[in-house]
Amino acid sequence: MVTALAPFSSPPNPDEFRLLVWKTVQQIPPGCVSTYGQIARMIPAPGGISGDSYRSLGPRWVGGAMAACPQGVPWQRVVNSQGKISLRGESAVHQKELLEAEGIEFSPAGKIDLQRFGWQKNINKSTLRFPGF
DNA sequence: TCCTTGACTCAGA
DNA sequence: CTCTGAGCCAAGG
Repeated sequence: MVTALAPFSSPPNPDEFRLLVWKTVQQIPPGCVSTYGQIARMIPAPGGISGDSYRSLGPRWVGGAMAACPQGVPWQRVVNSQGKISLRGESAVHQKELLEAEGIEFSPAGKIDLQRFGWQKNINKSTLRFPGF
C-alpha cells in the first residue's frame, strides 16, 4: 500500500525512510525539540539521491513521515528550522500545549529558542544545562 | 487539463 | 520580525 500521505515526492524506499524518521524522533528526550531538517540530516541520503537533492527534499520527506506518525513517537518535539510549529489549526495548539507541559518555552511570537531547547545543542558552550531542567 | 496544496529550508527585502 | 520566491513532486478538485 502506498500510504495515505502526500509528501513532496517520496524517497526510493518510503516505508524504510519513514521508519528511520520515527526511530530518530523517538530518541529526542523530553523537554527537547528537533527540526525536520536536523532529522533529515541525521538520516543518510537514500541510494541514488544526490546530496543536493536530499538537502531540499529530505526535510519535506521527514514532514511526510511525521504526518503518518504512529503512537509512541513524540511527534510534538519536531518543529521547523525557525523553532516554530509547522502545523496549523487545532493540531498546532495541541502541539504547543504538549511542549509547554514538557517545560519548553515559547517567545511571544510563538518561537522556541533552539539554542536552549534544541536537541543535541552545542555542548561546546560553557553553559552545560539540561533542557527543561 | 489547470490549479492548488502540502508537518520544509534558505536567502533576500 | 514578517513576507516572498525558488527548489521539488504528486494527488485531488
